[in-house]
Amino acid sequence: MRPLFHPSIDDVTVEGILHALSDPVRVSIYARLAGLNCAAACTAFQQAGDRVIPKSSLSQHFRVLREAGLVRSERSGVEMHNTTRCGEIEQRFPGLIPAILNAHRMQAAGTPSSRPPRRRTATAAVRKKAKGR
Amino acid sequence: MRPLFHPSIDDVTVEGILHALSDPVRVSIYARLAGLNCAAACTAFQQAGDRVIPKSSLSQHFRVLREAGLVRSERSGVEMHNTTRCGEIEQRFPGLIPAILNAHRMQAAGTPSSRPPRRRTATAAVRKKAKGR
DNA sequence: CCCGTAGTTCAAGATATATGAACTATGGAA
DNA sequence: TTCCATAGTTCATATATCTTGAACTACGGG
Repeated sequence: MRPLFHPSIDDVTVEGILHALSDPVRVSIYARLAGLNCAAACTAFQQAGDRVIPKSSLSQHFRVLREAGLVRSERSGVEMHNTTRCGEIEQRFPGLIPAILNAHRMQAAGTPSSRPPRRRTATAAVRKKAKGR
Repeated sequence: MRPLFHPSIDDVTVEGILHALSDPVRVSIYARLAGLNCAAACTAFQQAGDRVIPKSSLSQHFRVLREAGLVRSERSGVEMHNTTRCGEIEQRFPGLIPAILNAHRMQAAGTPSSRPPRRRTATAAVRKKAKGR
């Protein structure tokens, strides 16, 4: 098993962060992790809302978060200790993470459970409709 | 030609915004557009740094920005008037766009021209190397 | 009516993502 | 030590998204 790769904070890019957090599963994992003040195992995030994330997918999501520089994962016995790298990132890109998490909270607050959790925008649906033209 | 689709501000999602701005070409287009206080045609962005963006790609990038709710595009004669929807988005997700643009500026400032404009992170390169193991 | 400019749409190849199945690593029990 | 359970990773492949040349649409002028 390859040792886990963590980029140096200087190699962390805005694009990488935005890409990592542009996935609803990942941003919710990250938000939960940031809310904690301690490490958490991957298994703690197998349940996202109502959906169950397969563990291979979870593993990939953590890899993306890790390689974007957002989280640090260290093995501790049989499980993994995941922690955010908030401090480092706050220093490199002040205000970025708080703004994203805040926006995420606002969006979650404005979605009581009515609209289904769309990925990204209504675009996909629009295009699907448009096909029958 | 289909009329251009612009989502209502209420349908704009954080994920959509982050996804749209997680591409180096798009974020630089958006940053330039936000810096202007007037509309600009797509052609104004054919040159990104040193690279020339094919017009079909440019068109797709604008579509992504548009459908994420970041820009508004209106035909004006033979060309397109593109403007940001900063105001609306600021109201829906206060501080999000400024934080991203600020982070983008900081990153650009810290990259005199030394490191090549990597997409996202060093991940791709890492994986490429790892293949020959 | 024809041409040039600006942009969109289409199609196909390249890339990335999701996930079941197989594998690795660790710790505890027999 | 060997076996087992738990927690993750890696691999393979199906699916989806992205990129871009070529063809097309829309508008304005001559």
